[in-house]
Amino acid sequence: MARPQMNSHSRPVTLTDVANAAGVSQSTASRVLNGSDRHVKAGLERKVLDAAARLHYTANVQAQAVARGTTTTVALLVSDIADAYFSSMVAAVMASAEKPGLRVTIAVTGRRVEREIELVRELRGQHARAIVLAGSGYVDANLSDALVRELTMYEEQGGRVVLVSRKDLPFDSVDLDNFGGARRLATALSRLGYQDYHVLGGEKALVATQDRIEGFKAGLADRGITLSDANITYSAFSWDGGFGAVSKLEDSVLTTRRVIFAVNDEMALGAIAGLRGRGLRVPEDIAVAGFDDIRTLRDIVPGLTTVRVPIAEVGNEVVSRIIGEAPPALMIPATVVLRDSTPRIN
Amino acid sequence: MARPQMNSHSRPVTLTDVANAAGVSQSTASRVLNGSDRHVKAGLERKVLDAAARLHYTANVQAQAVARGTTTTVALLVSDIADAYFSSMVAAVMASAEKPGLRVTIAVTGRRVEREIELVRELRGQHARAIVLAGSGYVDANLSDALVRELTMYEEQGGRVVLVSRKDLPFDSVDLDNFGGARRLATALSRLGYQDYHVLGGEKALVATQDRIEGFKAGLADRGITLSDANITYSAFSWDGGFGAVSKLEDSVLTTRRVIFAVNDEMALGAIAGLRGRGLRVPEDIAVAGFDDIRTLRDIVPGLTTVRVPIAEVGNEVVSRIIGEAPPALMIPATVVLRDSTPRIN
DNA sequence: ATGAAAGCGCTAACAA
DNA sequence: TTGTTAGCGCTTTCAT
Repeated sequence: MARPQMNSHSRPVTLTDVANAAGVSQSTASRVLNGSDRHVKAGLERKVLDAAARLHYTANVQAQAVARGTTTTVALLVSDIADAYFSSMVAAVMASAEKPGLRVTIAVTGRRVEREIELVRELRGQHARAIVLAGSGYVDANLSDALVRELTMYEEQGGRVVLVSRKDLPFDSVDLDNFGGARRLATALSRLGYQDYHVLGGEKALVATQDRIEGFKAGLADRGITLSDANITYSAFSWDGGFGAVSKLEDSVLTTRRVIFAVNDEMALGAIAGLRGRGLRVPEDIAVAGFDDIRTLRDIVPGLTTVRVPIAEVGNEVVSRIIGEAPPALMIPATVVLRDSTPRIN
Repeated sequence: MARPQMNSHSRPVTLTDVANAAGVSQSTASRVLNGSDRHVKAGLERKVLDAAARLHYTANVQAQAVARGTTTTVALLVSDIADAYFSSMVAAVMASAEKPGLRVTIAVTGRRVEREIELVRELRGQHARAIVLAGSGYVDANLSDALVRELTMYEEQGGRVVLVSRKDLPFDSVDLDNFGGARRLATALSRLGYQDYHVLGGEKALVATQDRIEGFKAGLADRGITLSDANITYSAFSWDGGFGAVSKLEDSVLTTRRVIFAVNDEMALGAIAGLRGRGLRVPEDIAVAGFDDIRTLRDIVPGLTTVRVPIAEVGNEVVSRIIGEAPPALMIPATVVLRDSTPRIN
């Protein structure tokens, strides 16, 4: 279908227009339309409301922001929006943000710290009410420092910073129990009879990777099992990473290991695809477990054993940390979910 | 980790601060920092740049927007961000928008037209450079009218409107060949030997649903097969919709039909889960096909037959319609992808 | 090439 | 209660 007749552009209706049309001052119009300490008499109020409706007035949010000096926008920085974990995180935060009237805008970092820094600078200029950093989280000291500097300046300007699943930076955070979850997973797998493990880590510098691996090791240690570094391989924290890692594994590894723990579900799914590509059956030939319990898993056969992170709760906690007061750091528990990808073998 | 010492808030650094520090006028500072028709001598330029760096200046985007009267923001309206189809669409549009320096903000409509209207109003006040409506698209005339009115006003203000996969409204659009894709799918299935079909539609009022069903019917008709209305059921355009629809199907339907076509992949996946819940095997007992070729499918066994929509291309086309001139309407082809969920049976 | 000054749309003292 | 008057931070004529 073609577009409608292209009228020459008309100037947007402003508050002044409404005020004039209603025969009142701009301030009065402002008070009834947007203001909070409204003490406008019913008669004028009606006039203003009518005029606004008649002219189809909408407030210019940018101008309001400039005048007020504050925004209602919270920025959510994620690594990759097409990733199931992050997209449901976005959904969760957006849902929780609706009640208190917060607008959330998404920015994608592509897992690059420099991009994160760049974005924070930009958002500082945007006077965003809060910046939520989800994902990434690198242990690289240099880059972290620059990021911390930028975030600190932002906070000094009155912005609020909330970290999700990364306690590497000195700001309020909503943490997932990466260590504990992985630890309990290891214990559970061991109880199912598994002895020989291989771990697929994400980028080595990623905090989540480290915590999950450490937790997993600890859980195995509890059961008297030692995980040697030779049985840990690192690749990208993504489907492709998992796929690639498995594809590169020696045959000898695949034949001696009985179960693979990938530090997140996306990697686990990639790994499964890679294993199948090599002619291995899951779980008959080799078992697989992941972490996160992303929504995609409901469609996977066999069901993937994983560690569930209550993402909706994360959304709530993030928002409550933005608006009101909430303890600066919170740890959200993660629970093991055993499914068919790791059957009992003893 | 606790937060850093909570310094009392400091006023953000403004352009005036930079100008003063550099000993130049605000206009000069503006010219070197943001302006375009820059004719500033190297000496002063250096001073300004230095001052800006030293003070960590970042432009206040809102103020710029107010002063300029335009934004660089494009708003993308999707039904549900946690949905794989929409989240990859978001990723695609964001990727394409980066080059021309467009910022994209996401808004979720929850598949409610009233919400769409509300959002468009809001965005009109935001002076967004463009509004992209992806998803939804209802054939309800009343609501559509209100939406069209709002969008038209927005366009008259100089905003750009781009529709994705819905030619129901009189604006520029990037269309997917829903009809043709479904038609070719029907033909392909028929060639594989299928005779008895059941179709799972999304909300009846959804344009995509209608086109895909019509196309599918047409494809069957080409092969001399008639699809009766009794063999079409409607439910939500989502996983839950597909699951629920299949769960409610009579046993008799399930035993006489040999293949189910769900109008999108999410529904198809939900349907498969529902079928399995009823003890049916896919594809041995009943075959299933979807539409979209969402990323999730790479992890599904058996592979789901579907119609692929080149989503990255959609992103490019949307953006080129926003920035430059491009034909007002474009139809992006969709291609049938046959996989194991619909094996040959003749 | 640079600066002064007006203005973008709105809010928020401050008077009245 | 309402209107007047400054700003908010930035861009952009218009002089110089």
